Amino acid sequence: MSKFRLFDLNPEQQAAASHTGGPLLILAGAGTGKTRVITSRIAWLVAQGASPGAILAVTFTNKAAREMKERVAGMVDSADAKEITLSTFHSLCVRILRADATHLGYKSNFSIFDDGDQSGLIKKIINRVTSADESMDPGVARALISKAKNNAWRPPDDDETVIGAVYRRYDQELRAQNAMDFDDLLVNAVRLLGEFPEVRARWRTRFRHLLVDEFQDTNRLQLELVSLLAAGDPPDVCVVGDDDQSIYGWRGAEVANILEFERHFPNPRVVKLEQNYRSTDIILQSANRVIRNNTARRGKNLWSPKDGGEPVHVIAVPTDVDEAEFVTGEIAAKRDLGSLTWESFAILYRMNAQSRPFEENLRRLRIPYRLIGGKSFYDRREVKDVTAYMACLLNPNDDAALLRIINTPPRGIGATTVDLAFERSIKSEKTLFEEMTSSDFLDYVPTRAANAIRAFSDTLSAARIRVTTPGSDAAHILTEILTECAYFDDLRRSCKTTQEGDSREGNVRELLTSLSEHQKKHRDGLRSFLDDLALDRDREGKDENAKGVTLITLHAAKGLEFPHVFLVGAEDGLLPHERSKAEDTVDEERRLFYVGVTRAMETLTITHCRHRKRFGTPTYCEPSPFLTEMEGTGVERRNFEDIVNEPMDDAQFDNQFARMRELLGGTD
DNA sequence: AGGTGAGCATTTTTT
DNA sequence: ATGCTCACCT
Repeated sequence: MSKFRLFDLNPEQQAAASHTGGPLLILAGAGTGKTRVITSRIAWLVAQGASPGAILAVTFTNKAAREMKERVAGMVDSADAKEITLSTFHSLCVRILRADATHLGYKSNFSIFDDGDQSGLIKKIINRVTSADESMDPGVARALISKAKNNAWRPPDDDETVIGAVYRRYDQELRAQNAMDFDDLLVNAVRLLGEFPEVRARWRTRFRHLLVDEFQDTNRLQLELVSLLAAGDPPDVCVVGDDDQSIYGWRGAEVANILEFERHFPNPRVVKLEQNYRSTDIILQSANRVIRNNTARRGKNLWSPKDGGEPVHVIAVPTDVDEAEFVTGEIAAKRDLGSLTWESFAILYRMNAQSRPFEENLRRLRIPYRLIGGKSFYDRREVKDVTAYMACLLNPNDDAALLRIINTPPRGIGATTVDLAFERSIKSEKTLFEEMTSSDFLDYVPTRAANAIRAFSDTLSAARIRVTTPGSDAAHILTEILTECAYFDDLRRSCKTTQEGDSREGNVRELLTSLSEHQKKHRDGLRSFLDDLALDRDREGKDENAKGVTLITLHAAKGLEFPHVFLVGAEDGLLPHERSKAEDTVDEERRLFYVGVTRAMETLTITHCRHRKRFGTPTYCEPSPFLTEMEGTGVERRNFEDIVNEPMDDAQFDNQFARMRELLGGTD
């Protein structure tokens, strides 16, 4: 029945997959078959007679969860596979909270605030709280509030400090609106399990076998959540991670969680996976030489049986313009010479802003590319609008959603009325919806506004009743509302071109179609659709399907691999970033560099510019200190000028010629 | 109510 | 250089 075989794994992987008797820490270096080990362990547990329903595997991204689900499905009985819980931290928390958030004073239909909702609310509060002479950067406030939540600091009871006042109001506001931000999902799930023994007992009984992926990226709350769920003595907790790939410290990830694993889960079995199945040994040894300069680490030495291969090339180029030209030229030449696909190349950089010159050159050479990162489908105005309509239907007290659609499209409830309602809602400690629909308010505002509000609230209420009726077709109801209020007409009117209008309307239709699809599969369809929308935004599909050379930041490249990697902008000040030098987090930058190097399977080319345009003006750049650290066997440093002046060999010449003819021929 | 221009900052972004 | 926000204007 079980379609996996333990002996397909190497000895360390086997030991990790089949360990019993307490906590297990798997230190899985880049490309050492980490996912394989987790999925094998799951299959092994099932084969040993563990109840599949008692297995919980937690990942950070939905993508990882989906991939793992797929692989597990190929290894165990399909009935068993369905029972296994494989989810992200945040989805797990939502699941826990939807069941019992009432204990914490939330209604179980609470809304989830995304980054946009969160910033919006914080900005509003700052405007309220601060007077003309003081000011506060919303970004800073957000970071501080997040930090506070991650450290379990409750909001203060007074307005002693500005940030305290903002945090206090923010917390009050969210509660009043029956909403949680991403941090709250963790905070509240932890509180629920921590403060309510019967809830804790229920989940502990449910999950006996815990697996956590990317453990180096967990923050304090996530560790706490795992600890609260871990039952048994000793608990069956298996965490997998790589301290050398911890690159999200700035987002609250605690490397200490993995470095001091023993403190949280005593006497663990520790297994190191060091055999790499991805890269040539030359690349791995170069990576090893760099990362060993970090002090706080478990210590690992990756090796590969793949001998030989090309040396790592480090190229000094005069400017960022030359860099882009060189790299794209190399890609074109390499592809032709080795008849490779464009997909086998990736350009890795520290900042999104660096992608521009590469894009321009790729376009010029007619090379297809996919740019990872950038604005998401779900951040489009029209998608957010319609999502807000959905959110309002389920939770009218979601002020952020209501604010967004209250006068979109214009329905006679103007800014003056809304501002007034908002002010009064704060004083009356009501939600915006409650305030606006109170007879007090309706009597106070001009008749026209009052009528408009009544009409809108009637529409919403009627729709809400229909939507919450079991078996209703939410997508259909939404379409009716949008048509009734002429949303699409308004949307098109606001677009400069018909094309843009088509595209935006298409986006909304797409959203409604996927809601309709979703509802066929899930009970409580609208609610879970919105949850997925808030928590699972990475299934763009658009970028994934695109073909071509990959342009991606070092952060986003973690977990990926490419046959041919170009790591660009390896300059002091960029990598390590100037800011990280000031903040004394160069170790994390070194890990970032290490992550970049270990993405490469066959060839790695690193470039650095002597001059780069920074903020519009050319600046002198030193090569990254990591390049000096990397120096050794198999690393060749060269100058752009020497390569350019080098005579072409015949094959190169032919290729160049063929390529030029292709371009001149005007291939569409 | 939407458009325009000055002013400003400018790393990374799994959820 | 460039993109974004906010304030002020049409």
